[in-house]
Amino acid sequence: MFHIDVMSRRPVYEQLVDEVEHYILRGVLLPDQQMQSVRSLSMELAVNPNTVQKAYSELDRRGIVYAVPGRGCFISSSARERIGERMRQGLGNFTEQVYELALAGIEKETVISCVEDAFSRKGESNDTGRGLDEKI
Amino acid sequence: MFHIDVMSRRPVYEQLVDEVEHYILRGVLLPDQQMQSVRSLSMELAVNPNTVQKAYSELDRRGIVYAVPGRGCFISSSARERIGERMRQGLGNFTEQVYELALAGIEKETVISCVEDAFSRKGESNDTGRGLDEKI
DNA sequence: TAAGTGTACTAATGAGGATAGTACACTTAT
DNA sequence: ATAAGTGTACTATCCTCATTAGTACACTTA
Repeated sequence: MFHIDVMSRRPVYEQLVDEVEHYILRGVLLPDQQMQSVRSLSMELAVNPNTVQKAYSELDRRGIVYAVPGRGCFISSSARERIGERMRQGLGNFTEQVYELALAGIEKETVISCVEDAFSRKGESNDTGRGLDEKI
Repeated sequence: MFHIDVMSRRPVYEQLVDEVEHYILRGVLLPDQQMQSVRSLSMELAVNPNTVQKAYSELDRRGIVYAVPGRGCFISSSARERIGERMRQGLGNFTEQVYELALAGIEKETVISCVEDAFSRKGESNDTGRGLDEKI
């Protein structure tokens, strides 16, 4: 399920954190759903249990999963909100990034169309990712 | 002049590459302008000459500077274009990033206003960064 | 009772960034 | 011609940090 590149310069445990958030945003991992155990996921990814544990504890620290000793690790009900909060805090960097695009001569219309594409893709998607407070 | 954080997990030579591009985009480093020598910059940054050399050769490989053995290292006349090309190639990742913002519940208007802010900052700036083919 | 869970350690390994030092060919100013 | 400064190349070493390996404990569930 998760796509990890052990050859990447990016640490495996960070890649795993991103992957989990990725699937949460796309509605593949749902609130209160149990995740694979540390040991089984480490087997599946051909990676050391400590590496998976490091990713899980980071996700727990972020409030994206909650770990119950003896039972397992579960997706937090507010996982999507937590991810959203984190991204809102990163909007400053995002703006800075767009500023660099502007300075480099990328046209404003080009950037806008990227945004349009992204949000239209969201509209087309048939995932479980609803707007947090829409009627089910 | 350059701002380097030796404690960062990001390699110093990569930070230096980014810094040079940063100042080129902002018109501080101008085409055909001579850069500091490898040895003097390594002194100024309190860093090993090999580290600066690594950054310079990467910038040379990208066509952003050109190195003349025995004379020095100079900003390429097409530096800004080269940076722009590189950023255009990264627009796919940019769109993907915006898609994640969308999935996380960030409103489209919020993202758009970030773009507006960035491009208005460009308009307000009084740097030498003109549009590449505007009349001087 | 047994298997499975998260969690916490310590020790060892390995890759890659950074340092230290030297050397060579070139250009420029004196 | 000389000296100083330039980019470039090379080897050896150090050090940080991600990763592995192995063990152990407390807990839950069938």
